[in-house]
Amino acid sequence: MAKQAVSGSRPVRGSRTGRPIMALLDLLGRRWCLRILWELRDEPLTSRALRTACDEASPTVLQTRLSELREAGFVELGEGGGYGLTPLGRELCKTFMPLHRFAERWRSSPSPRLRGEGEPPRRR
Amino acid sequence: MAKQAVSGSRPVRGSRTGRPIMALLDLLGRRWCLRILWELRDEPLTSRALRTACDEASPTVLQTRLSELREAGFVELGEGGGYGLTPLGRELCKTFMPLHRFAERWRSSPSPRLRGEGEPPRRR
DNA sequence: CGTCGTGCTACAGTAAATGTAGCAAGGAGA
DNA sequence: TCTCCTTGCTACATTTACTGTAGCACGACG
Repeated sequence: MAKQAVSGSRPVRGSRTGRPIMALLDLLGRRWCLRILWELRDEPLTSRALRTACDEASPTVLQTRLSELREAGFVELGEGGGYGLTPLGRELCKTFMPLHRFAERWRSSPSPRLRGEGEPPRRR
Repeated sequence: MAKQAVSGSRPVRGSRTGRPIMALLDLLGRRWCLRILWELRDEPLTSRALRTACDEASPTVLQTRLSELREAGFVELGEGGGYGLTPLGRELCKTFMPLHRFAERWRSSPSPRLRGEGEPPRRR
C-alpha cells in the first residue's frame, strides 16, 4: 500500500473506491477514534485531560488519532490549547449518539454468549 | 494485560467501568468491525463472500471479529451457513446507518487538511 | 470416488499500539 | 531573570494486533 507523508496518517482504507462511507468506516474503526470523539462530545479537553478520560491510553496513539481526526476536519486545536470538535465533528458525534441508548439496552439484553459458555452445538 | 481463553476475544476494554457505551465503543473500534456490520447490513454473506466484500481482508482477523460479534450477540451463523445479523445486530446497524449520509456530505465539505497542505500556522 | 464450497486455523512476517520517558515552548509568580 | 508548572508533542524499546498465504475437516454434490 502506498504511504503518504501527511502528518501521522496513512491514506484511509477504501478511499480509492470512491465510496466515502468506506473511508469513514475505516477512519472511525481505528483504535481510540470513536472513544476520542465520544469524550470530546460536550466540551473541549486538553491533551492531558483527554488522556485521562481515555483510561490513560498512550500519548503516541492519541496524538496519531488526533492528527487524523484533524485532517478529516472533525477535531481542531483551540487557540488557547485544548482539543474540541469542529462543527462537522459535532455533527458526526450527533449521528452516533444513539449508540448510547443502544449500549444500555445491549447490556441488559439476554445474551448467553457473553457468559462464556463457549459455542452452542454447531451445525455439522 | 491478562488474556482470556474465550474464543477469539479479550475482555472488551472499558467493560469493567460498568459503562456499556465504553465497551461498545471499544468493540466497534476494532479493525474491520464496523465494516463487517456494514457489509452484512441487508443480507447474510458467507465467510468467503464477506472476505471479498471487505477488500480481501485476511481471514484470520475476520474470523476473530466474527467471533467477537457473535459473542456480543450482533451476528449469527445461519443454519445453512452464511453470517447474518441478529435482530439486535440489525438494530445496531440502523443506529449508525445515518453515517452513510454523513459520509457523503463529509467528502464534499471544504476540508483543506485533506489536500495535504501540512499544518496551518500553529498557536505559538 | 473426486471436486467443489463451506467455516475455520497455522504460521511467519509486518504493521500498529503500549508504556515510559522526555522535549521545547508558554505562562505565572517570586 | 530564574524557577516551577502545564501545554502539545515525540523517541524508543517492548508487546500486541493484523496481513498474507497456505491448508485443514466437513458436507454436498457429481
